[in-house]
This record gives sequence, structure tokens and C-alpha cells, in this order.
Amino acid sequence: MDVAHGDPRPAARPSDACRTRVVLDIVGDKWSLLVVRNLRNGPRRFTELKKAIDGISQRMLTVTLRSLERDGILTRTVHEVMPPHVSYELTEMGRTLREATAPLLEWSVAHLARIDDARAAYDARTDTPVSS
Amino acid sequence: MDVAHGDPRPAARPSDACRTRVVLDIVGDKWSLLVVRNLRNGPRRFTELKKAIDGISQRMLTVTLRSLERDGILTRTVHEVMPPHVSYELTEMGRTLREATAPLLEWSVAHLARIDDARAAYDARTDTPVSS
DNA sequence: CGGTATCCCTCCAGATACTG
DNA sequence: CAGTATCTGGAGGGATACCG
Repeated sequence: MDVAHGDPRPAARPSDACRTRVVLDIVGDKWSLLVVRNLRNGPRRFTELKKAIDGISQRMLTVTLRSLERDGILTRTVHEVMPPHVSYELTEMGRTLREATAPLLEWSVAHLARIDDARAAYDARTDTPVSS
Repeated sequence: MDVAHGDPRPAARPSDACRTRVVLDIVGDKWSLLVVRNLRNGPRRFTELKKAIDGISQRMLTVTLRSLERDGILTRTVHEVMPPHVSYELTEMGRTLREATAPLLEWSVAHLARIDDARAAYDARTDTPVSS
């Protein structure tokens, strides 16, 4: 996120690995995929997202939404009523992004237990054993 | 990455969104997916990876490899020869992770131009127009 | 309601030097 | 060759206060 200000990468470097970074800057963000995921069933309002994404601060939700809007992943629509009403919705590109990340989410659900096991085993090998 | 030291998330919160964070901590890392990607054709040595992944520092390559090893994504094998020889290879779980991220990489290649366009359009709308 | 602005602190990650 | 150790700047992000 916030790639605009100081991205030092030369434009003349079209390798796959390099370009991948742009996408990782989107999905690797702490909150972006959670926001995308919460928009999977249609438009949501700011406060709805804030409640749905546990632990996100108002500031980070704003920052994340702006970034995704800038990247063309979602749209921001202001309804001029009282009280003010802003809704966010995935664009077509946002929907394809969500589809592209679906396998990853499935993988996570399928392998989280094994990751925990692997970590525990690794830590058991490397940590100083507490009790004799 | 480096989730061990101070992860404040309660264990008793098995919602999808919450658990997703663990995987995002892996793939969202700046270098992890690049390492995984570079191991797609079999084992690679430390220096090979360092050369293949442009811009990674020795420290970050070490940190990234350790983290992926801890998570059970790859294995580290020391060959006791002279000179020392260490090779890294994806585990079965690592290979499935790579497969799960493939759609995302394809998506990135397919949409990078549109992301650039979206950003340029957004910046044109929001930036202070330089000339009149 | 849906933001902005500001302060401030943590931790990431690059640079550099040293080692088995 | 393949690391580890240490220092350090700066970005990420929480808390808080205020605004249209």
C-alpha cells in the first residue's frame, strides 16, 4: 500500500518476480484481503465493514479502502442523504481478484493446523527446553 | 512473519477472517512468495536464491528462509562438504501453497496494466492539477 | 455517519562488519 | 559459502481529537 510516493523500482524491469510485487503490495496488506472478502456479497457501508473486520481501526479502514479504490478494486459511492451514507462495492476487477485469492483462502483453511504443528515442531527443536 | 514473539490474537477465535491472517503473514511477506516461486523447479542453494531474487539482502533472505522452514513450507539441508553447501527445497505443503498462489500470480500478470491505469486515473482526479 | 489530522511508538529491513 | 550480530532510519499503524 502507499506505493506511489517512493517506489524506487525502475520501470524497465518486466520480470515476473518484480511485477508480482505490485500485487503483493495489495493482497499482502494487513487488511486488504479482509475488506475484499467482506465485500463478496455486495455493497457494504463504512460502519458495516468496521464492525465486520474485528480489530481494524477507523484510520486503517479508511486508508485501506482508499488504496483499494485507487487500485480499481472497489468503488466508493456517496449517497447524499441524511445522515450521510457511503457504500463500497467491488469492481469487476475486484471480483476477479477475489476469485484469484479463493484458492489461497481454501489452502489456509486446509493447512492451518499443519502450519501450527510445523511451528511447534520447529520451536521444540530450536528453543531452549524449559524443563530438563 | 515473526509471529511468535507478540501475537496478541486470542486463540479462541476461529473465524475465517481471523485465521486468514496467519496465511497472510506468510504470503503477504515481502519476499516469501518470491522465494517459493524460485523453488518451483526444485532445490536451490542460498547464493542461487540471492542472485535470483533481485534486491533481497542477505539478512532478509535468511530471515525469510527460516520463517518458511518453521512454517513447514520448505526444508533446509546442509551438505557437509567443502565448501559448505546448503540447499532449500519445497515440502509437499510448500508445493500445494505454490499451486494455491498460482491463480493470484496469473491475476497479477493479467491485471497489472489495468491497476496502473486505475492508479493514474485516481491520481489525476485527486492530485492538484499542476498546470491550470 | 464517515471521515481527517496529529502524535507517537513499534518493528521491519537495509547496511555493515564479523564468523565457522 | 552461508550465515550471525548490531545499529539505525523510516514506514506502518494505534489512539485520540476534531470536522462536514
